[in-house]
Formats: sequence, structure tokens, C-alpha cells
Amino acid sequence: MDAVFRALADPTRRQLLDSLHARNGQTLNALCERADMTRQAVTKHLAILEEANLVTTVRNGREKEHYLNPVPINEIAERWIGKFERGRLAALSDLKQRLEREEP
Amino acid sequence: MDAVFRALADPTRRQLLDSLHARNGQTLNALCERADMTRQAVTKHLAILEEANLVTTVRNGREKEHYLNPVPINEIAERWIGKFERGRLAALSDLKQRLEREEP
DNA sequence: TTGACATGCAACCAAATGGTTGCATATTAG
DNA sequence: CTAATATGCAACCATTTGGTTGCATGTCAA
Repeated sequence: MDAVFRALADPTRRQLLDSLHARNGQTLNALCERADMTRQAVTKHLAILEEANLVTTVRNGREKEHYLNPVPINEIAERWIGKFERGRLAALSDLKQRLEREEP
Repeated sequence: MDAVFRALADPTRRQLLDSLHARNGQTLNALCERADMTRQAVTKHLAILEEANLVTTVRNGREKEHYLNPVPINEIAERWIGKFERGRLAALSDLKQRLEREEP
């Protein structure tokens, strides 16, 4: 879970996920074309995404296909974000009340 | 949005959000008691959470109350995570169709 | 008023991060 | 076979990050 959050923290990595979301199974070089950095930098980002289980790879000859795995994102949405959403309305009205009390 | 993702990347900060979720409006010292670091370190984390608009503060005399703001988390859930969840179901049904076609 | 308490600010430090370059390896095409 | 292509590995570097210590400021209570 921590690995997923840290993987999502970087905009470049989110852009890579976006790219895979648009076209799944892209090769490393294909992903590099859309990114403004060296291939090796992209490789590092992909390794972090893989470690967070957000990307799965399949070796195909000398190429490596990258597939998006949305399960960890789904888990975060359900197990972590859901908790805060449930408390959302209550917290907002609570904050509003306190602010109004501050300024009579 | 980027600030929110980066703020959520650190486990200490997520723990602070948890703490505020359990008891909203806590003071800095109160938040420090649950954290295993100096007050100044907690201050820095809270500043990052504030900059991401995840935490709002109200000065109350010599104390400062911290309130959780779940709106940015909600926005991420709706605008960003939702996209991948939609793709997930599509991918699943796609996989299901392929499997069914594979095995007639 | 004075001392204790809550927070703020700044300098400093080690480690992690994000990127580069250079070279190695493996596979496919001609 | 050989050359081009696709990826892997490692060393190196600058900046950011997460933490510390030390001191300053502001507020409440006795």
C-alpha cells in the first residue's frame, strides 16, 4: 500500500499509467516516445510501478510489453479513500460550525 | 492535484490524516503525542498537508486546531481513480469475452 | 508581571529521489 | 554472420526530503 502511494506521487509515473491506460501493452521504447527524458529514467519509473504492482510486464522476444494493473488503485479507493469519504459531510459541517463560532 | 498526491505519499502524513479522522480539530501538541518524532518534524508534515489543502487550521489563542479537509481526496477519487476503475471493468469484461471465445 | 506553555523560524545534516552517461547483453533482420 | 535494435546494469550527480537542534515569539495563568 505504501509502495502504491509512493509510486503515484510522481507526475511522470502517473503519466506513464495514463499512457498505458490509453494503450495497454506498450513497449519500453513506445513509452519513452511520450516522455521527455532518457530511456533509462523511464526504466527506473517503470521499475517503481512494477514494484507497486501497478504495472505487469511480459517479455516478448527482445521487446517487453507493459500492462496496467488497476487492482492496487482499486484497493486504495475502497479501503483507504472510502473511509474519508464516509466522514466527509460530517467533517465539513463540523468545520463550518466552528468557523462560524470563531467569528461572531 | 500533484500536491495532494505527493502529500499522501508519506506514511507519517497519512497517519496524521488518520489521527484527524479519528478526532478532528486536534492541536499540534496533541498530534505530536501519537507521532514518533519531534514537534518540528510534525509541523513540517502538517505544512505539506496544508499546502495540499488536506488540512485546515484555526488559531485559537496560543493553540492551533487542525481540521481534516476530505475534499481533495474526494476529487482524486472521482477525477483520477474513477478513470482507471472504469477501464478496469472494461478490461475485465474484455478478458471474460476472450476467455469465453477461447473455449467454445 | 513573570514564568510556563504552544507554536514559529532557521540552519544544518543524512538519506532518498530523479536524472544523466557509458557500457553490456540479447534478439531480430538482412 | 553481422549490424541494427531493444533492453539491462552500474556509477555518478544535483536536488529534494525528512529529520534534527537551537532559539524566538506569543499567550495564558498564578
